[in-house]
Amino acid sequence: MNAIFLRVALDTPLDTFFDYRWVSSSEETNAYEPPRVGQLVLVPFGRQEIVGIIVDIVETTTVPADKLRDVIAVRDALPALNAEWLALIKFAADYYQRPLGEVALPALPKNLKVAKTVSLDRALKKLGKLSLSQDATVQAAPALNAEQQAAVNAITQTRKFTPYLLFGVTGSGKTEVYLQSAAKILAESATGQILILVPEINLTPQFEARIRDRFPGLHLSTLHSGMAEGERLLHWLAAHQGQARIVLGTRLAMLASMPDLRLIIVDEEHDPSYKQQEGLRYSARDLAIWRAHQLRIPVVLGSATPSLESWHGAQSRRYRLLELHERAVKDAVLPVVKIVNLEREKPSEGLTPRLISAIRRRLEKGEQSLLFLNRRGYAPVLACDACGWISNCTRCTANLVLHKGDHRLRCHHCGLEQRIPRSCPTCGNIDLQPLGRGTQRLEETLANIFPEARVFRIDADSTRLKGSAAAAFERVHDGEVDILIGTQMVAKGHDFKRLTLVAALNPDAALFSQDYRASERLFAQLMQVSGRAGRTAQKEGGSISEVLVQTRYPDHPLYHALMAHNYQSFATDLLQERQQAQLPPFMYQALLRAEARELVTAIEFLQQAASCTLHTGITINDPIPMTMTRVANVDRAQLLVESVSRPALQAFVKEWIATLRAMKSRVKWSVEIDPVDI
DNA sequence: AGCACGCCGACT
DNA sequence: GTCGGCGTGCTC
Repeated sequence: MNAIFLRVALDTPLDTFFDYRWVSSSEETNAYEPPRVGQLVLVPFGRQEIVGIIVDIVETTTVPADKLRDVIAVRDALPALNAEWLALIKFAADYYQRPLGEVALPALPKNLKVAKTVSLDRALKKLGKLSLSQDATVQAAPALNAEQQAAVNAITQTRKFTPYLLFGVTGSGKTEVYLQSAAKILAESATGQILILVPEINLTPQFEARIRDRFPGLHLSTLHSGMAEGERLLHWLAAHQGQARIVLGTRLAMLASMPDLRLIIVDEEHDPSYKQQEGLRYSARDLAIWRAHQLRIPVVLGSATPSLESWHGAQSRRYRLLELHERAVKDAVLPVVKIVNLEREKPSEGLTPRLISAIRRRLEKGEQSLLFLNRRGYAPVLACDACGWISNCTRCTANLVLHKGDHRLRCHHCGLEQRIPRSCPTCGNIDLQPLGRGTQRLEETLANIFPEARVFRIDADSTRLKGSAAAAFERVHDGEVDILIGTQMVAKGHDFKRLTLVAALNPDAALFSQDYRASERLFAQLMQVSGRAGRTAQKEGGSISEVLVQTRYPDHPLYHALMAHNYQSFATDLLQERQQAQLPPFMYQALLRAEARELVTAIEFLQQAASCTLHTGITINDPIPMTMTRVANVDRAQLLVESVSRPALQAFVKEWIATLRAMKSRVKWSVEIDPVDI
């Protein structure tokens, strides 16, 4: 009988591993294979039984014998997670300053982390027959233009770590570059795998269809948060066992186990949804770069409006820039962007006469219009003219949004709901006014102006039910819609064939936002929503695609760059500003957040945190309340620390976290590395 | 984080 | 009299 100890990472905030005793069967030595690093184990933990991952196997332990407990079961039917995957997890844990177990275990499907193995057994059985050797034949790949071909050549000729920034407007054929690069790499080895990341669940079905058409003989796994657990396990397992040759997913797919990964593609790399905004706040795009580096493989970041981080990377030659200038569709032209001056052309219900007549022209020709308004609900607030009362949330620093359809006032931050009051709660005035405009109100307005038109709205409210978003987009594609109203949901990916007019109703707010990233995001968003139109040239006698931007600031440089379709000059200017202001990507940041019942408690904690250390090369700013101070009756404040040196910041934060832990404050706090929402 | 133990308020 | 509020202590 020989006992060994398994060092196990568990999903707990305790930054330590836990040792367990493992006893091999003494009689039949062959009966059990000894456990290996990377295998999952079921262990007792306090009064619970939980699944952890073996990170080391040791012969001695310093844990006192009376505390040591036995492993319950090793999940030996599941192939161990390999060293590369563990290294990726370790990197992410170190970089984002979290315990390894808190990174590793949430990256695994839930069904692997339960006491019973029924779903694992079922999934293993189901995948058992699926062969690794698959038919990598490509179906009907279109010819590439010279720039696309050059990009494919560059990407597929590298046999080492090379980050590429694939920069090309919508319609320039980035997807074709991805697919043909993938085809080449898949053809070269019988087991190679490709990982493709897209920003949103909504985009997976159409991408998926395209991949399946192109590679009918290859197994494709998709991974995103909208999947049922059983299905998720199946897809994850196919990737983990190397059976899935292509994995398509949202940011969480970045942490999938793929034993023979050869190429990583991050589509629309600038998209904010690559940054997780809760729990482990990782950037899937940044992890893609690290993973590619570790595996010595190429990684492609694609965008028409790259993030300033990536653009800077290309400018400084850390990334190789691949440009696609032409639109890949023959004779396709870029839409004409026009600025509508709201000071001169007075809008009624948010619509200028010029916009209304532009919509009317589309209706007459049987073409589609898209109105972009990034604000759901009927009106952002309900107000009383008589006494000045406005509908605010009792639990948040926010207004209750008027939702007319179900007669409710709703807080978009904490979910608080109430009936629309018949009269003002403070003065009794019955004439309450909705202030401002949301997509519902716009829908109502348009239905009034164009009673004959089929007006359709796509936003988080209209697509709440599972699968209804896909159905909604289907209706638009099928031409069952004349005027489409949408929030940012409609800006991404979808290519509407009969769409020749895109209008941004009121994008100005982002121009003067406190958040220095707001204008970068606005530009990308407007570029992207513009890209929904004009993908085919002058659609058989139709109008030239037109983009109308209603604004109070017609001379703003952002709109000028948009009119000129000139991302580069815009990015160059912004980068210069960032450099002068010493902001990212020229500065590295970490954010300490604190929340408490009372704001002062949070601020005091942060002040204490700020004063407990002093470091050269690190700037510790003053604690400030968050822009939205109160959410769900919790007050939040934050403290920004900065450094021009990433390693210096990393070292500082590591030490700082240890100090903060030792403070044993009852304030809830967390540290975020590379925050994007400040 | 869970989960339990542990001592003080309004209620089937 | 109990159900339950969340304080604090522990998890190999």
